[in-house]
Amino acid sequence: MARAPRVTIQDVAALSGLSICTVSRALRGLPNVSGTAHLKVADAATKLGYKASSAASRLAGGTTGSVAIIAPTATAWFFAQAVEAAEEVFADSGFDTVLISLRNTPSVQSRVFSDLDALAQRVDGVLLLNIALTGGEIEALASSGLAVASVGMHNVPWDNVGIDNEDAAFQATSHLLCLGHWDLAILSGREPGEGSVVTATDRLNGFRRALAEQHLTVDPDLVMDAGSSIEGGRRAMTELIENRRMPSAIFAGCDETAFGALMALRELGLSAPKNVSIIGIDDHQMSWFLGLSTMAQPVADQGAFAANLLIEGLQRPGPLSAPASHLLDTKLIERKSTRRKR
Amino acid sequence: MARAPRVTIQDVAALSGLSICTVSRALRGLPNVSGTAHLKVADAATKLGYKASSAASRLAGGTTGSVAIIAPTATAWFFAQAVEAAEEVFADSGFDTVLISLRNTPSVQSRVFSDLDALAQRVDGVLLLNIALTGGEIEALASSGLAVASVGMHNVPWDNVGIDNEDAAFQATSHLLCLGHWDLAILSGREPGEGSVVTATDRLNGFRRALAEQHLTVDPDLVMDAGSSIEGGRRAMTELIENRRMPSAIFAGCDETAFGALMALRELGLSAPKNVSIIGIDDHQMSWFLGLSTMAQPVADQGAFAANLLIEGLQRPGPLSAPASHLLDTKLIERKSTRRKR
DNA sequence: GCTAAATTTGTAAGCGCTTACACTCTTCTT
DNA sequence: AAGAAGAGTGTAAGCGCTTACAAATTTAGC
Repeated sequence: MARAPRVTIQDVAALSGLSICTVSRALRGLPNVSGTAHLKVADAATKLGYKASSAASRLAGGTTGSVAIIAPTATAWFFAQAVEAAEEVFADSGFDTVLISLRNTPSVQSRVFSDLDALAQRVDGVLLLNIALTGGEIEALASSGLAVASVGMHNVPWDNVGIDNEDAAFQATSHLLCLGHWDLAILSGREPGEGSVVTATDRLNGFRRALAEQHLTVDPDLVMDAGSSIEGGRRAMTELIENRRMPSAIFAGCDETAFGALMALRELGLSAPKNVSIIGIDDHQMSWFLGLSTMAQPVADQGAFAANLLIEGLQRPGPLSAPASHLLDTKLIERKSTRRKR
Repeated sequence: MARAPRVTIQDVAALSGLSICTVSRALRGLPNVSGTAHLKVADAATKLGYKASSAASRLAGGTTGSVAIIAPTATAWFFAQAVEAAEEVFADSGFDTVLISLRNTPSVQSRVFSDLDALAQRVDGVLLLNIALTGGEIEALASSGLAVASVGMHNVPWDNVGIDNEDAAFQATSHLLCLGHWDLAILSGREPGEGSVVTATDRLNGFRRALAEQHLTVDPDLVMDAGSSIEGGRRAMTELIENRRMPSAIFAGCDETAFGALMALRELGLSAPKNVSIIGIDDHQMSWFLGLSTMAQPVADQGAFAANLLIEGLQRPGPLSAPASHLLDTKLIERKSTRRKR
């Protein structure tokens, strides 16, 4: 019951027989600390289980030892995977991971990004997962003093890792085209009220380009905003069939959307590939089971990679070097939800 | 780039003509502040755009303003749902959420729980999700000074919310029994190398009790450790069919395990309910789609409820009141993966 | 060997806030 | 109408850390 009294830098100083100042420097690996002092401090610190108070450290001008992961939602498959992978990297580097879910709610997003100073008091860096930022938000972030890295973003002044979404969509669409389908629908983009997702635009562009290369035009009636959730896919698909028309094949912006679409089909007594061919992006764990053709992307790798970039940025002092964008490979996986048009 | 100099409580005090102490109290709605003072402070604060430094107030107040969520893994459906719901509650109460994933790895778990003092320095409370704790860990946690609440745990000296796992398993198994199946297998328990999951035991017990009530015995060959992942379910099901024998019906410890089992069936050219009936627990989003019968449980509610309990415990001063256990309802959902034995 | 320079260590002053405690005014008592 | 009780406010001492700057120590230079 007795609350363990906080172990302070004082305790470490006392145990090691040095001043708190020296301890502070030793712990942070600053120069001008003798080897013996360094050892004594390290010893005492581990013996006491000392970890600096992030509040005190930050207040005095230091770092907090934690980073934030900001995700549009924590429940979607992609984000859960990426978050877990990134958290592992952070934990192994001694950082605490603060999770911030935007809950697919624009108002939450603007609240978070309008108060970046407050965030900067609690974390040293931020890992952004597929957040569609306004110009103002990007600027605010860049000048917040926070280290930043991201997954799945574009034209941002910090390191990013992702896949070539435009190309992945192009490949997926081309697959449909190759199978003889030319009357294509796309289930992508954001749902009304949902925060926008940055990858959606790219995927739509890839879809358009694939069609354009075949001199086909995109029927606006077949472009559906479906978000990237099962529910969104289901809703969009139902709407498509009931109020627009059935295409020959469908490109779904992600596998979960495709799942929703498959559900909608089933509800209407239809199925893929019998009534329509369908392909997604992700290679979700369930996709094999459902026989969903898809463009596979490495999700955990993206999260871990970006997390490592963030940590590097945190450790590298001075102004940021030129931001780099790393693209990981995708791969077409043909399954039975797509087949040649007859 | 030039960061605006921080507006401090001093500035507000100066502008309002009051002392920083009064300002501090007024801003936090403490008693003993006159109406006029309150107004003057509020005025000055908005005029200056003052935002308290969380680092400073945390340091001075002795709290960290954050809570940790500890989950066996962040990727499983159940945990992703619960984490998101809890995070929302915490965020709305002004707490930062530190995510700690045990990655289904015992060594990570023991590392985390052996260093509770360090954890206590960084967060005010901990929300445990289905963690199987040793007696020592429970004790350490109880005397760490941390506020604690949990989801899906048993006999713990803090507030817990969950479902009646034994009963849910009993209901699910009874459903199978009612359909005339008497040769039942269970896919539950933990996979080798995985951290144990506390609910697994209860579910196994419920399964046993249901059989016992019908004077049936449990065939040890049909009790499989499957963990609670898709992969685990798949592996266990394959093992069951290939090296043991095919039962008449299967109770899967959770829906994801059931999905895995369904996959394994398909790989072998079999399917449910044709070759075997199968029921899970959860009512995962995909279960409807796959026609999986299941015992539905409210997941987000459990996370949110427990999060609220934790916050209450954080705010209620003094020693903890008697720990309460709250059980939420489950409901049988019959779908087509289960049918009457012929 | 003795001073100048470099290296290591300690002192003390905050960072911006909370909070005992002391102090001033108002209100009630009787 | 004098003293007790209470309300409102201010003073000052930290919270645990970083960081000039000063002090002490070692090393180098000639």
